[in-house]
Amino acid sequence: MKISTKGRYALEALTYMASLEKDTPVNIREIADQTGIPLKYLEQIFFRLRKSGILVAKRGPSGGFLLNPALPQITVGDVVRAVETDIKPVVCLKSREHCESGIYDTCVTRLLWKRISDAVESVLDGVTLQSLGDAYKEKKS
Amino acid sequence: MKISTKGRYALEALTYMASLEKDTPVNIREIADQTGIPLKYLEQIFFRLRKSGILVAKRGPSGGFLLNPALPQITVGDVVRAVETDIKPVVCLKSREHCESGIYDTCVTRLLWKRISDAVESVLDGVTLQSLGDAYKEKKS
DNA sequence: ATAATTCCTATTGACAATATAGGAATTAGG
DNA sequence: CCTAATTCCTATATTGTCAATAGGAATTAT
Ligand code: FES
Ligand code: FES
Repeated sequence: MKISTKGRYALEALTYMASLEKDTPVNIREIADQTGIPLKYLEQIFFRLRKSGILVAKRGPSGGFLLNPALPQITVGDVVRAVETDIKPVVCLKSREHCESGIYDTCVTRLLWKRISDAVESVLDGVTLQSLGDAYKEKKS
Repeated sequence: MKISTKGRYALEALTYMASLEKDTPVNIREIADQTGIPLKYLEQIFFRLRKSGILVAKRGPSGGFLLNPALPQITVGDVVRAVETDIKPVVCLKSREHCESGIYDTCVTRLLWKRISDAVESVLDGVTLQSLGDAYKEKKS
């Protein structure tokens, strides 16, 4: 079981942003520098985050990214689902069609993976970016 | 997040074995045939399972593998830990030394990964092989 | 002896994750 | 306008891990 760097990077970057509590756009280069995430890779990640509505972008000089103010409570689950390609630990959980082994109906392990998946998502959905940002600010001070 | 085939295969194979409730060795080729798992790959997996004490092997003609009778309650967690290289979703959870980014002490996301990891292991440790085997037998009949 | 089995390691192959690259589109400010 | 700063978007290269194959050694029942 691995959490991909996409998910980790996204969360670290957004945590940093949340800790700033700014209402003006934050330059992505600053974020990359502060977090050590490769700039061009972070661009791709932010691209997805914007498409999914978590971030709002402003282009041009003094532009940057902003946590979408219309979403007062962004959860870690929102973020991870936006950037991770598959959040489900086994493909069979996506749908019956995704099961490659043709034993879907008699499969006894799928239920187990489902329980694991639910447990993970329940943690993810229970933590907000704001709380992470606050904790970050606290530690820095 | 992905569960590797090692973990899945191990569980499917052992579930099949548990459903047989035999006290004589089961031929690994039979298991490979019944489950569709590549034989030589399954050998590697069983090798690990034996080294970790979950399986007992008997070599030579009419040999095979047997669920270790000295372990009355094998859990799914035991199995997955035996075959999976890293069960922790991020390396930082293994130990402070494993964190590559030198921000261990101020890292606020690690706690989140820890909660996820705990949630997963709690599910894994709560399901026994026996229960899976019983369910399998039930479905087959 | 022989054949059937597990034992163990090495190597290859396939694929996804990671990262880099390059230019297009947009916009603030002079 | 013009320029520079920024995000936007896609394509490509690189890397690394997982999955699978291979081959022979050790063991043992008959
Ligand atoms: S193998 Fe697909 S549902 Fe179990
Ligand atoms: S990055 Fe290693 S502890 Fe958070």
